[in-house]
Amino acid sequence: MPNMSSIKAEQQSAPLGTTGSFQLPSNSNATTIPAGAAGGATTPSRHNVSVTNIKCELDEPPTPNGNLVPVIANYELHSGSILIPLTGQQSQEDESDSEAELTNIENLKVRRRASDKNGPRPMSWEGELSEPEADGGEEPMETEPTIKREILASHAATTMQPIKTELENIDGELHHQQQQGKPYTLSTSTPHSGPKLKLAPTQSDPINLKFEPPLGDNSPLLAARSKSSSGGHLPLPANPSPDSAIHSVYTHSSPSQSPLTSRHAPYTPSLSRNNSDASHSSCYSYSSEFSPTHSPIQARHAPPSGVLYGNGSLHHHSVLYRPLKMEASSTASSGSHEAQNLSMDSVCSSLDVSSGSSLPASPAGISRQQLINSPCPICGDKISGFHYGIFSCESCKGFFKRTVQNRKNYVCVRGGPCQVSISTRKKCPACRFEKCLQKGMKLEAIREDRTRGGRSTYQCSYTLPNSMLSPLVSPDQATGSATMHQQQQPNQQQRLHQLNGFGGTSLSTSVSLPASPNLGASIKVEEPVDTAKHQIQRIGSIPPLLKEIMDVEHLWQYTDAELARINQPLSAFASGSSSSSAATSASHGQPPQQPQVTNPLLASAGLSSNGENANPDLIAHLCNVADHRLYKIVKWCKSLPLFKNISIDDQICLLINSWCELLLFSCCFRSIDTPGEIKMSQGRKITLSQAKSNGLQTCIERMLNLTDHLRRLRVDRYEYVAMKVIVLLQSDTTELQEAVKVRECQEKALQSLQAYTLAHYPETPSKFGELLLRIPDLQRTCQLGKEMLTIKTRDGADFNLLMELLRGEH
DNA sequence: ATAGCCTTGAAC
DNA sequence: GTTCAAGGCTAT
Repeated sequence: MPNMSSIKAEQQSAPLGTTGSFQLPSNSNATTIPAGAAGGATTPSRHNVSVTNIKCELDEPPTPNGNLVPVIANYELHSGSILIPLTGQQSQEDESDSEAELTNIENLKVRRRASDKNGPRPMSWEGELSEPEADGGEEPMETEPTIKREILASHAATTMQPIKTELENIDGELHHQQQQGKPYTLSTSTPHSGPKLKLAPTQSDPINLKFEPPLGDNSPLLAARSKSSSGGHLPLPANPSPDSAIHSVYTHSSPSQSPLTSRHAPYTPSLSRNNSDASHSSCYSYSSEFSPTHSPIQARHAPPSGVLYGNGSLHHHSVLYRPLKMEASSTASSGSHEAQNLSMDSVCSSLDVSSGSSLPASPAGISRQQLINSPCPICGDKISGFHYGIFSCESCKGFFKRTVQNRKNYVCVRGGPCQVSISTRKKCPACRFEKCLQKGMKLEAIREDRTRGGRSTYQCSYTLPNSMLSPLVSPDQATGSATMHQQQQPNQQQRLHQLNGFGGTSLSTSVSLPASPNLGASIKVEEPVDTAKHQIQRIGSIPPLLKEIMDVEHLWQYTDAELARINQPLSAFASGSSSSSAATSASHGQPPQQPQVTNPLLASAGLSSNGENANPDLIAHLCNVADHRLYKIVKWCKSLPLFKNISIDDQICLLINSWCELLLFSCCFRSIDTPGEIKMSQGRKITLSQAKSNGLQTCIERMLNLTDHLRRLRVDRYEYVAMKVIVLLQSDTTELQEAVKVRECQEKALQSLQAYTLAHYPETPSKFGELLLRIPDLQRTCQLGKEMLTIKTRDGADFNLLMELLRGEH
C-alpha cells in the first residue's frame, strides 16, 4: 500500500509538469478556460465582472508536503484561454475507462425493478406522451444507434440492462422538463420485455421518453434509485421575470384535453410505484420552464406487492431497504453539515414513524387531531387534512391541485418571496405555490389520470406546525412548519446556504437568519466569517447561472429520511460497530464511536462499512447505497440548467465520465471543516490512520490532501457547486457527439465561477485558477477510488449501477 | 380563480 | 365497514 511519500512521488512524477497542457479537468485536449482571474486582460469589478479568455499553459507544480504551490504564479498568458495541465496518465486511463463505461452503460438497457402488472400510477413525465403514442399504435421509430441495439440485443436478458434505461429515463424526464411539446417519441423496445422508449421526431430537439418497464424486474438497484430523490419541492423560477404575465402561461385547463390525463395510457409504471418512489424517481420536477406541467402527476395503479413500509404501509420497492426506523432517521444528518435544520433533528428524534397505523404516521405524542387543529403551514388557515404530502388547509389543497392540474405557471411580479397568509394567499399564487412545494406538497400526489378515491401510498411528508416544534424553531410568522419523515427542507436549507455561501470553514457562531417571509421557520444555521448581512448583500453579485445551479443543489443532498432508509440496514449488516450510534454521537457533537473504516467511494455515497470484513450482503448493500447516490447524481444532473441542453447520449457520456469525481468531490468538500478526517455523512469520519488499517490509505490520503486544498482555498458553496458542474461538463471525451456544445456549456460554468470568485474574493484573484487546478487531484483520487472499490466489490453483488459501472471499467 | 363541500374508492 | 386523501362541483 502506498504511503504518503509514494503518493508525493507519484504526484511529482505524474506527467503534470511535463505534459505541459493538462486539461481541465481531464483527458487529452486542451480546454479553453476563461481566465480573468489569471490575467491582466480582465477588469473585474465587483458587480459587473468582465470575463476575458486568456489562454494559459500551466504546469502543476510539485506539491511537497501536500501543499499546493500557488499555481496562479505559473500561469502563462496566451491567446485567450487557460490551458490547465492534465494528468496525462489519467487522461488515457479515463478515456479508456470512459469508453468501457459507456459500453457497459449501453448494455444496461432493459431491466427495471419489479413492478406490479398494473403498475404504479404513471408519473407525469411518463404520461406526457400523446395518446397515440401511449397507445402504442404507431410504429416506433428506431433511432438508437446500431451499436446500442446490438448491445441491447445481446444483453437484454442480462442484469446489465437497467442502467442505460435509467439514465435515458431520467434524460427523458429531463427533456420533459425542458419543454412542453412532445417532439420525439423514442421507442427502443428490447427483447425480453424490455422497456420501451418511443422516439418520434418533431420540430424541436428534446426527446420525450417513456418507459414501459418489463414485468418481473426486481432489481434492488432500481428500487433503490427509484426512491432516491428528494421530495417534490422544486424551486420556482430562479429568476422570474417581473415583466412576465402573472400566471397561466400554460393553459391546459380542460381536463378532457389536458395532457395530464392519460388515464388510458398503457401500463407505464414509473421508477417508483408509489408516491414515495415517485418522490424519489424522476417524476417530480419541472424544468427551468417552471411549469408544473412537468410535474410528476401520478396515475393510479396498484402498488407492487411485497414491499412494505414500516408497519405495512406501502413504501419502497427496494429489497435491501429495510423499514424505516426513526432512530436511523434521527441519526441521519445528511449531512448535518448541509442540512442544518437543527430543530428538525430534535423533532425527528421524537418521531416514531413506524408506529403509525398508516401513512402519514403521527409523531409520537402528537395526535392527528392536534395536527389538524394547527394552522396550515402554508397560509395559516385551518388544516383540513393531509393533502399531497402535508397537512394543509382546504384552500391550499385546492390551490395546489389547480395549479398542477391546470399547469399554471405563476411568476411573482416582485420576484418573490411574498408573504403567504390567509389574507394574502390570493395575491401571489407564484409564491404560494412555491411555499406549497417548500412545505412539502408533492407534485406526484396529483393524479395524472384524475381518478378519484382511494388512498395514496406515496411516501408522505409529515408537517408539524411550528407551534409544536421545539423552541429552536421560532414561529415563522405563525405559518412555519417542519416536515418530518421525508423532510422537505432542502429548499430552505439551500436558500440558507445561498445566504451563507459558506465553505465549511470558520463556522463559529449560530445565528437565526432573518428568514424571508416564505422561508418557513427561522432555522438555526452556522454562520461563516462573514456576517449574514454581508452574505445577503453579496447575493446580488452571484451570477445567475450559479444561482440556478444552486437551486438544484438540494437534489444532490439526501433528506434525513432518505439517509435513514439507506443506512438503517447497515446496522443490521455491519459487524462490530453501530453506524447509527456513531452518527448519533456525531449529531450530538460527540466524537463518533470508532468510525467504520469506509471505502472512499462508498463514503462519498454517504455510508461506511468495514470493507475488509464485510460479508457479501453488506457489500451488496453498500454498493446499493452508492448506487443510490449515483442515482441522485443523475437526478441532479438532469436538473442542471446547462445539462438540459445536451443530448441524451452526451449526457450519459458525461455522467459516466464524471460520476466518481462528483462523488468524491462532494465528500471532500464535506470534510473541509474536519482537518485530518474525511467526513462521511451522518457524522462518521475516517482518518488516515484508520484508513491504513484497512488498505484505504492511498485513497484517503489523497482525499485528505484535496480537502486540505479546498480548505486552504476557502472554497465556498457556490464555488463548490460550480466546480461540480465544470467537472461534469468535461467535453474532452471522444464519445461526445456534440463536444463543442458541451464545451460551450462548460465555459459558461467556468465564466460564472470566474465571475463569482472575482466578485466575492477580489483579494485573491488567483482563486479561480486554483480551484480549477484541484480538479486533476480529484481525478487522480477518483481513479484510485474506483480501483479500490472494484477490488473490494468484485465478488459482491452484481446487480447494481455501481457494480456495473465499475465492471465496465475493468 | 378561489375555496368549501361533496363524491369516490383503495387501504385498512 | 371505516377511513381519508384523492378529484369534482359550484357558489362566490
